[in-house]
Amino acid sequence: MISGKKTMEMIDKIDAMFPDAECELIHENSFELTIAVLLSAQCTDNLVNRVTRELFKKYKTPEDFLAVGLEELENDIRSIGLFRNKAKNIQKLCRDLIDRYDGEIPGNYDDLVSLAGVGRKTANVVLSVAFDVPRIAVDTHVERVTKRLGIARYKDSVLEVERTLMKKIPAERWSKTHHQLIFFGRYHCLSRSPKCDVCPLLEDCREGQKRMKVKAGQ
DNA sequence: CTCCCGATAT
DNA sequence: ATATCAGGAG
Repeated sequence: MISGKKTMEMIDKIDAMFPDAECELIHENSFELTIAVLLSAQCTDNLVNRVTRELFKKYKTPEDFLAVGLEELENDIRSIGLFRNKAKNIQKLCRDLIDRYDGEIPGNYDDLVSLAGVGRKTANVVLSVAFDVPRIAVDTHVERVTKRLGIARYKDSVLEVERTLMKKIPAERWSKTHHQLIFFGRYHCLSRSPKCDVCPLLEDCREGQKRMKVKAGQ
C-alpha cells in the first residue's frame, strides 16, 4: 500500500482534473437528498435525476409518500430498478421520520442508519452534503479507483478503504476529495475501459502500469 | 453470502 | 449478450 505523501500527490492531480466536483444528485433539501441517494443504489445518477424530477413534484413530504399505496410508489420509481425494495424502504423511512424524528432527516450517523434503506454509504453522503459533517462515503467508484491507484488494497473491505482514506487525507479535504474520486471514477477511470492512455496519473498507478504492459505485449 | 432489478454502454 | 450503475437487508 502507498504512503500518505504519495497518496496526496495523486489526490492533488485528481483535484486538478476535477476542481468543480460536487454532488450530482439533484435535490433541494436533506429529505430529497436522502431519497435520491437511497434510489441511487446500483443505478446511475442521470437516471435517478430523470426520475426524481417528476417524483419530487408529486411527493414533497414524508406524508406525501405515505398517502399513496405501495404499488403506486413502485410504479413511480420502476425505471430505476430494485424498485420493490426501494419503494418499501421509502415508506418505512417516511413512517419513522414522522414517528421518531418530527418529520425531519436527523443530522447524526446513528439515527440515519437506523432508517430503512439507509446504510453507511448513504448516511455518509447525507452527513457530508446536507449537514457539512466531514465524511468520506465509499461507493463503487471510490472503492475501484483507490484500489487501482494502490491507495487501498484489493482485499480491503469498503470500511477499511474508508478508514485508510480518512487516515491519509486531511479532514478538511474529505468532502471535496470524496466527490473528486467519484468524478474520476465516473468520467475517467471507468470500470470497463479506464482511460489510462490519457491519464495524468498513469506513472503513479499500479493498475495502469499493469494494463499498459498487457497492451504492449499483444 | 444471496437477492433485489431496469437502463445503458460496450 | 453482459457488465455496470453513488447499496442495503436478510
